[in-house]
Amino acid sequence: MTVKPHKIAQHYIDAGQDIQFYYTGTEQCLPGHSWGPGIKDHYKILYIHSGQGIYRTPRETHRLSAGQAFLLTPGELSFYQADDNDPWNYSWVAFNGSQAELYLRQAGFTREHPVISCSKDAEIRACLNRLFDANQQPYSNPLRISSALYAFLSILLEPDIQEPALPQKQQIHNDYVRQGICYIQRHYTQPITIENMASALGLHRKYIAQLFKASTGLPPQQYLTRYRMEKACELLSQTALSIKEIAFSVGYADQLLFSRMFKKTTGYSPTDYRMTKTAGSESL
DNA sequence: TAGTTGTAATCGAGTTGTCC
DNA sequence: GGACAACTCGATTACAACTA
Repeated sequence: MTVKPHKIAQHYIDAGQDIQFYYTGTEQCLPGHSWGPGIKDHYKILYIHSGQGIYRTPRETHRLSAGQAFLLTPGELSFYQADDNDPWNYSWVAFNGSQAELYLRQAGFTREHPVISCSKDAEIRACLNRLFDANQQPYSNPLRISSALYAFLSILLEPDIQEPALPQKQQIHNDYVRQGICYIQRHYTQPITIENMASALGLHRKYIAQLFKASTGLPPQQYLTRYRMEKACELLSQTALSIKEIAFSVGYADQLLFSRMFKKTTGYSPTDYRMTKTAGSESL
């Protein structure tokens, strides 16, 4: 299937930089529109503004929606496809360079976890527009393009501004803990383990558990569970998604397990919580 | 009535946290 | 870093409520 992209800007910048810009673009896909299976010789990040679709790597298939970004890694077979009923609208940036892998890892992207969540849609749109515009100039300014590309990556590197409302809001002193929190915020929709997180940070799980407890008052696993339940509360009160869909959306493959953990954390079953919230909003 | 959705209980395996 | 208790997770089964 061929779809004419809404806009694509392409300009190869090679100034011996640690990051080299290749191209960028944005597209409202038609239902079922797909790419691949195929490989690329550079990195490509696709950020979903709206809609849904799937992204398949040799290891697994990811069901994705708005607010998520996925990474195509050089040399790795990839396939992605827009949903038949709710096709996605996404933007992409392709690049390469000696430091690309380092920056991507800091943002939470690895081959094992090529998907992250990022709720800064407006910032990303603005940033990609600047990148596109800079590249459209008759005399492209490499520094301006690089600046926009770095800005884009920096947005992904930062944790979401929305701090989780955890019981003990202690100031986070440790960079490792901050990176760990960032990792959780990026990957809570996936079946991650503390072992995964520790290895992504290059630390032993016991050490990161100690740092977490000291800084947040909670061990990493509990922090992850609390964060997932907060997101589930948002989805229950703000959307009409089924319990099963919400369970899947916050990283639980099993809705039964999700219901159990939700009740343990909040004291309510998911259905009761939604009813309570709905009744509360109606009475306002 | 059959199918769907959600909750609850149980069990075994794997993971995590803590102590030493 | 090992050992071990506690916890989490996934699978299974049963049941209730609701709907077409």
